[in-house]
Amino acid sequence: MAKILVVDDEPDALELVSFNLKAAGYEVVTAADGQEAVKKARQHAPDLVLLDVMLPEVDGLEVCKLLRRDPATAGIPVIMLTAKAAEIDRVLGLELGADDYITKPFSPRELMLRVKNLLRRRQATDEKPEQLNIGDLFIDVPRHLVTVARKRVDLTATEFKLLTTLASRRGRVQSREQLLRDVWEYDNIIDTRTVDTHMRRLREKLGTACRYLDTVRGVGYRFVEN
Amino acid sequence: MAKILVVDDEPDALELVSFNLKAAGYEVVTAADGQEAVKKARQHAPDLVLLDVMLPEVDGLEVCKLLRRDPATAGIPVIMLTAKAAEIDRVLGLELGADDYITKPFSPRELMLRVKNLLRRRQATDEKPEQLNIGDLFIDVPRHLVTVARKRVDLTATEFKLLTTLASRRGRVQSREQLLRDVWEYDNIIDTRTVDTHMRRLREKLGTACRYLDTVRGVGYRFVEN
DNA sequence: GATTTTTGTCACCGGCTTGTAACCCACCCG
DNA sequence: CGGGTGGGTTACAAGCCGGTGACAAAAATC
Repeated sequence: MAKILVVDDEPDALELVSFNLKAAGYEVVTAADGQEAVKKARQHAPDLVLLDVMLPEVDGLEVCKLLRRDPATAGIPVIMLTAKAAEIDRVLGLELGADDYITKPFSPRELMLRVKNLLRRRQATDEKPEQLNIGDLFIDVPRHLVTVARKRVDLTATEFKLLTTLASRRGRVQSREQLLRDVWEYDNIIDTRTVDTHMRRLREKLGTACRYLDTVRGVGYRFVEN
Repeated sequence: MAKILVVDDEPDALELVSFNLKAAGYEVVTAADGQEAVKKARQHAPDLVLLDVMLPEVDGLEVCKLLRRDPATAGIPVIMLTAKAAEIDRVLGLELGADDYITKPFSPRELMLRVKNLLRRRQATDEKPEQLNIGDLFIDVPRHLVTVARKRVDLTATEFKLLTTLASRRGRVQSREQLLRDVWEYDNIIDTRTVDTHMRRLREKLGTACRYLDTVRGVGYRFVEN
């Protein structure tokens, strides 16, 4: 599970947050002041930092700036914990680059939601694989290239997008409406049966690899799980 | 618009809050004590609960716990109304799981702000459980997958929806009419006996897991509580 | 501007899904 | 005990759904 660095100078707050995070299965690293925070961020390379704004000496805003400056920690998402609503604007300013904030006092439920959200968001954005490899099917998105058993397959733009859309959501059934939205983009007035035709062409071109494409009757289409 | 359950034993307070919420376009359901609150929360499935801490017999904290315990209401955000600042910590504790609190006396403006905030936040992160796990029965909604004792079970679209509808309301009896509305969607002119046939098919396919499906004679069907 | 490719729509067909009716059994009532 | 109600079970026909081939419009290519 994800590793989270929690920074707060109040032991009670630190304890409360740590406890909740650990209960949810996260690995937790703590720091009580700004210098320690920066050091531990480098050391442990956490997936997320929860950062109190009010810290002795080097304050949270400064820590955030320092984290952004170092290439090793620049990519780590930061959630700021702040008591004053007025600080929010500065916190979220581009210069500082925090990803989210929570005003104190906050509920553990809320905290957990934000943490989960940000982690998922991050995962979704930077884990967009450029290449997909499923059995003898190989897809290279930027090159617009598909091969089955090392033999190249020529797909049209729509077919390619349909395939990658399904493949990137492997296992999950996609309704025709959803595919129309995502592949054809913004609600076209297109017959849902059109999807069928394209699936047919796709399957035909994929040859043996068409076994990866499931039809779920009454629901939609699905790329097989594994 | 969103539906809000307001719980307070003082008629004046109840009236004041209701009036403001209604004026803002929310649908309001009220309850005057803890037991009624829990009952109405189940019945009406509100989008938010405004819960006074001080209640006769079953108090607000207890109600909150009860709401969290029932899967049907566990996801509903709760705002606690409290007179004592000292209670705040407990209210927001993980055990209780309230999402926000307002100390009495509060201004209508403040109330509306909190409500709006919480609803928007929830909407953004809205997530109903994608997977249900009951004993050896496993249901994955986006994958449209059901397994019993790790063995895959093929269900048709209607059977799948019937099962998930029942399973997501575990313990509560669903009348045939209700199932027709929720599974078959908007009031079809369909014989209620049709539900029976589908239940039969579902049970047959589920094999041993059909023990989770109860018939409540004269009322309807129910997914067993635990 | 002609040709080729791509793309959306339609009609047809086979088969699975599904709604209904009929029958029967179990339980509840007097 | 016997009638009645409610639900389980079976059978079946209608209809819906998805695969398929054909085709024309649209777009791209030359």
